[in-house]
Amino acid sequence: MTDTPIQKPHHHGDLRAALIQAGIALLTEGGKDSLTLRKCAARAGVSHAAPAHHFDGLAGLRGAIAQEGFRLFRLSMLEARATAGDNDLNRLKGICSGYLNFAIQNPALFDLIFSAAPMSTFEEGLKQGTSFAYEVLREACAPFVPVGQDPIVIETQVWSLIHGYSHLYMAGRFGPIDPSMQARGPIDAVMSLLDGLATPPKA
Amino acid sequence: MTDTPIQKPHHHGDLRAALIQAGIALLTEGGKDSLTLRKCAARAGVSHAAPAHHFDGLAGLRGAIAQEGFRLFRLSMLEARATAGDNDLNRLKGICSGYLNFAIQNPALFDLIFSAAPMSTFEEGLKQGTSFAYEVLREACAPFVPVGQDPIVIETQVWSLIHGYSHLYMAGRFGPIDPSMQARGPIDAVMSLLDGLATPPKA
DNA sequence: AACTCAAACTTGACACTGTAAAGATCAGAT
DNA sequence: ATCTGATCTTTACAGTGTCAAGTTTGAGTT
Repeated sequence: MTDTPIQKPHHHGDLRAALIQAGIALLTEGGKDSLTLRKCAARAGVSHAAPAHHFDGLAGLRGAIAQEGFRLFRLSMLEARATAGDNDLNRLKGICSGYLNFAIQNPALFDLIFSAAPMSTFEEGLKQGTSFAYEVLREACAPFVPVGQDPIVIETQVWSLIHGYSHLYMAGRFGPIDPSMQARGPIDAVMSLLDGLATPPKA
Repeated sequence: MTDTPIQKPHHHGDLRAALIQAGIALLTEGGKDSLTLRKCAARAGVSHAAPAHHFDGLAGLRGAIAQEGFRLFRLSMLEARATAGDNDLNRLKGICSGYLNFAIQNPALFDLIFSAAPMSTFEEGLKQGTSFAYEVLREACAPFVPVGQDPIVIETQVWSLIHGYSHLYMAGRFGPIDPSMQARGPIDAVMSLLDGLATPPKA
């Protein structure tokens, strides 16, 4: 085999990263129940007990996957913002579009990052990743904060709205209520919701 | 043993109901990972393979628990509405309060009923239970539908808002962002959000 | 250059899980 | 009284997480 420029610490190369990638692939392919320590190990070409040396059990692996998931989640929002218009409302819509897109395209991963243990039990890296992702949404909300009001009000409104819509849409809960909601397209639907919510700043 | 007025079909009495209750108890006590076919069977005092005659595997039990969960969910909303004021806005607030209360008091069950397979794969009973619960929220939204507008718009706004808030709050995601959000009390916080959302009917 | 030794990984085992097959039990109908 | 089918048990098997040992590897030390 030709030498690889990347250093290979000991045996595998970078087993920790490989296991995280294997886990995300398993989630994408087979849903949340397909995420298994032994299957991740098999994909990475190591024995079933190898992951124990890199993560604190299955919960630890899920935490590490959640951290990477938040990174991808943030990227999804940033990408959508980049292709949106250059005014404040379009930027906010872009962020929310990226939020929803991520949920639709990665349902199991979306479920994982928002169903992990309460933040209080998170390790520091995961806490940072979460706040880092939320910061993107936070920024986009800033122009719509009425003067003298705590930004947390609008932020919580928008976050709850787009999160609830994404979660319910992902679970297919809007379908049986009103099939036309699905037909008209999820992006357009949530955008019309934002139109009513994100009113101009000066009251 | 003294005879019980309730008829006991064959051996157990009503194993199906007992297994569902055992499952809900397990969820409440130990979280989602504690829900196990074998543990449910043990609680009901039957062998580990007995549940297979009443549910289609673990997925079937989860579906049945979800159906019962939606019934309790609906009751939570109705109870909260009953103790609310008698005007339209207070009724809507009451419903949402019941929504959030249920999520806070039964996090694992809340997670289950909204994370089950997409509705399209639900059995008919579960579909009905879901729509039946949503109908409560739907009714409370009716007074706030602007004339000439499709009710689905307001319904989706309110549903997404209260669901997203409940889901994020339940997962403890508001804590690290702004601890004061927790301190001031979740009910008050979500109510102030509704004040801004539920504007009077006639535009 | 040989040694040391700790990290990375493997092997084997155990308890627990879901699921299937086959047998036992029992209530009610014939 | 017997039959029948639903209910439940027993047994077995593959897959899972986790622990306790042993083995390999490679980097640093002397």
